Amino acid sequence: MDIKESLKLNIKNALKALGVDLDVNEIVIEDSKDPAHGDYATNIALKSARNFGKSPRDVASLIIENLDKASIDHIEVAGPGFINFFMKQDSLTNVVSKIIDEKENYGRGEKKNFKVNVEFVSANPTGDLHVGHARGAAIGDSISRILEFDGYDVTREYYINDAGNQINNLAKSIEARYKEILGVPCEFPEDGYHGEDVKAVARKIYEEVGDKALTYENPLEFFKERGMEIELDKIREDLANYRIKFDIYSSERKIRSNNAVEKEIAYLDKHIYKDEGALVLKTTDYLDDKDRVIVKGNGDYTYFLPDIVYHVNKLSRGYDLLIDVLGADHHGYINRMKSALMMHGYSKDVLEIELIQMVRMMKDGAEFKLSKRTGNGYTLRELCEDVGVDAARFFFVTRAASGHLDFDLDLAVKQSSDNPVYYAQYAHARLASVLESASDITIDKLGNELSKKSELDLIKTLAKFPDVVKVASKERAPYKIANYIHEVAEQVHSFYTECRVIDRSNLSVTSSRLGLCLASKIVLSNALKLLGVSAPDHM
RNA sequence: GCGCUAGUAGCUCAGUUGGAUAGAGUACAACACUACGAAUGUUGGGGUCAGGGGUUCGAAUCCUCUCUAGCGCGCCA
Repeated sequence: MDIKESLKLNIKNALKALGVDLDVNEIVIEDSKDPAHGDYATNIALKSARNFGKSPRDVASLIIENLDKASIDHIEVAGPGFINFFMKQDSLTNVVSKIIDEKENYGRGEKKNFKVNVEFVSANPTGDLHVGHARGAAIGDSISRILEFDGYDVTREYYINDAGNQINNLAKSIEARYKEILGVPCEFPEDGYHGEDVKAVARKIYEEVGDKALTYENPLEFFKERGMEIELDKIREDLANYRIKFDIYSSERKIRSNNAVEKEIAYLDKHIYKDEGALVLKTTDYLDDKDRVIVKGNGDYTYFLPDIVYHVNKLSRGYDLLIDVLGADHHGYINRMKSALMMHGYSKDVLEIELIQMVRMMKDGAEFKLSKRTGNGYTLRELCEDVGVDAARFFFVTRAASGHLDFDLDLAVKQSSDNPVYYAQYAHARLASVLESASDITIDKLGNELSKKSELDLIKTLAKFPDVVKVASKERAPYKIANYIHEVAEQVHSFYTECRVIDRSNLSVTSSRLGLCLASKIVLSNALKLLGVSAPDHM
């Protein structure tokens, strides 16, 4: 158990002895910002003063009398009633051996036996992934990694809209480009895809089958199937390069098969009414502020209906929670879908939607929109080529998903201190380098000789990691990991400057500091892994 | 017009769910290596927390109104 958790339990027991029963989660232990306030602090006396009918300071004194002080050096009451804890040194340094023993499992949460399905990217296979997808991809994958590490069973899922109009437009666009190659006159479809990538697909098909495609029984069908395969292969490849692997690719067509949509209409019957020939779902009975058309007057389905089928399908596969990572322009969609799921008897909480705000790519102080290659949007592939996967993934998750993000391309390519990725990776490489040059010295895991301020500060930060993981997991907030990484890196550099690690005339201090180096390296590596960013030993 | 999200240092953003003197990075200024990676560290200035009102021991945080920005409000997806 980490230090904060045991303090919380300690306080809980003290309160219980005083006749007040509180949940552990209601007790907040803060890291003191000011060393004069000790190592940790709590405001519990202020919060529970009402229960006692006494002044907060008096309550604080009462609590202190009932605490188990085994790991505590001394305790102070301060200000309006804060309790400040000054820990015994060994209760801090114990963390070092814990980290070294647990290695890549340090910070891992307990098994929850709780199945989560995280759906993200889900871009239509009609072209290359662009930077808009890149942020959602980085955040979706990091959330998945964090949840997994925290003990959830996570499935990453990609939904392929292969039944809609866009796919037909893709087929027509490819056909037009293909005819272009053959010199057959044709008109480019009105809603077609004009990008260079579609031309490339047509060229690829031409290389594969020559001029025979037009003689096929159903050329358009062929262009559709083959085109989609090619597009999907590209997407998979881009994602793999971006260190993302989906467990499941779900096809809309497959989900629609066996009359699933018609069955869904029958199932929802009592929530459906007719309006001017259209079928409308009465979502206002639940959370929505407006009823939604699910079948148009001409008999076509709106996108919403198969989407309901898809979400019900996911839930029927046994997930306890669905998380959709979507662009912020989908926020109107949330209550709509939750309402539909509630019609199936699910709680509104089985679906959680993480909205990702827009990204602006910035270069030379101005917005950078266009791909130099295709003339369309700046693609994920180009981004990775330009700034590297590490920088791309790290930059996308450094800010809360709900906020707009300005991605500074100039900064991301800089291999210098002001680039936060290099700052963190450099810290890791430095530690690796020190450990390497002292590989003949035995490492002391117990941290016996650690007493300098920068050493103890670093230890306290390392001790927080399991807690940071829990919070990041609970809030689906990868940026908290990113902030934490920066904090660790900062203290590693600070420690490194204040304390010379290798001193062959003083092996006992050296081996303790090597232990701290190793522990720090492990934590940095574990944290970076949660963001899909590499932790190199050499740079 | 209604709804969602946001407004914190010159810029990009945190702020542990209502707590102690509002913090980082960046930019700016000054200092520090004959040493384990200076891709670093230390120090400094910089704030009407968009604005008004309210709730209480205590508000950047909760309530309310106003202003500003982005996005939604389709028988589009």
